[in-house]
Amino acid sequence: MECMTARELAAAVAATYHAWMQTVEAARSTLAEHDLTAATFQALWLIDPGAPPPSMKVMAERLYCNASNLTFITNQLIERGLIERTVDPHDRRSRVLTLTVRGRQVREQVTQAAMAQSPLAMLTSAQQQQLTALLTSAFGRT
Amino acid sequence: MECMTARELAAAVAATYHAWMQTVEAARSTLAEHDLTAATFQALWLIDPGAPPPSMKVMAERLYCNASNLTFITNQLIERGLIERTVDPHDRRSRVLTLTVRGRQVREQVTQAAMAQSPLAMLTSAQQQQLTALLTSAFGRT
DNA sequence: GCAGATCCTTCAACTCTCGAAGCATAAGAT
DNA sequence: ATCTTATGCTTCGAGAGTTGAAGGATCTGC
Repeated sequence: MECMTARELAAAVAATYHAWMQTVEAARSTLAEHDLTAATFQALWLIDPGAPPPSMKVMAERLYCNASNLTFITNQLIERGLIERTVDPHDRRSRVLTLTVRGRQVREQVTQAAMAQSPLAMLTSAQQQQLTALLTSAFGRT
Repeated sequence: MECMTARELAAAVAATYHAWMQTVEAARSTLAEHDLTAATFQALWLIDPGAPPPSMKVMAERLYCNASNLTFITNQLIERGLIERTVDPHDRRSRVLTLTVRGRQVREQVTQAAMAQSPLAMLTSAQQQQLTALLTSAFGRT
């Protein structure tokens, strides 16, 4: 019993690992074309152009990294002209990240390509929904 | 239509990303206790003690990294006394990685703990199986 | 045997990540 | 108001991880 449960969990974790790694792997050439690394792309990806611009703190949580690391990645994206960092008027300690026009374009292009190349694109729409439902039922975030 | 499909794929990829990252995040303190980093742990994890010892090449594929990177990680695990690198008698170019006794113990302990702390452990056994089935239907590897 | 392929290692450069220290601002206590 | 504490971010220095190019050893097919 215990043993069976553990085995199924192990398989699920392994499958999740491979799915994510293959998604990253498949995106590699596309990222390189746009002068993005995995780290900078993930940050770009996690800024939703249709939502209020996230603070550094929020972005660090989304990227599962610490504040100083995010400062580093943010600087890269700013140097490439893809995002801007502005002071949040509601809390002047906080910096808010907004996509530039070019940032929006690049983000759109690269995420589209990356998604299409992911192994998860092989699933039907219904399967994708099922997958999302399963995974989100396991944790808190979006 | 196109748009809906894309949105569902995006949600599935995002969910997979968060599931994996939270699994890694949750394991952090356990890894630190055993003097393992994420990289060394993943290598340890991906050596199945019940299977013939994998070559460097196979391990590099499992870890989605290149050969020289794997040499680096392998050296770390050897220094810690967790694995051994021996010449494959069938092909003397090839090196094969075997767990030491202590390596087997540490691997068992740490993977158990890491699995248990993963958000995927919240799912029922049936859900875990369903998840594994969905993901493995999307790609080639185990 | 020879030519080319394969497996691994070394090396140097680079990217990424972290923790400690510090600055500026905000929020709460007195 | 002022003082204290907490929060958000940055800087810095160190270390971990990753890469590609070059090279050595071994295998494979001709």
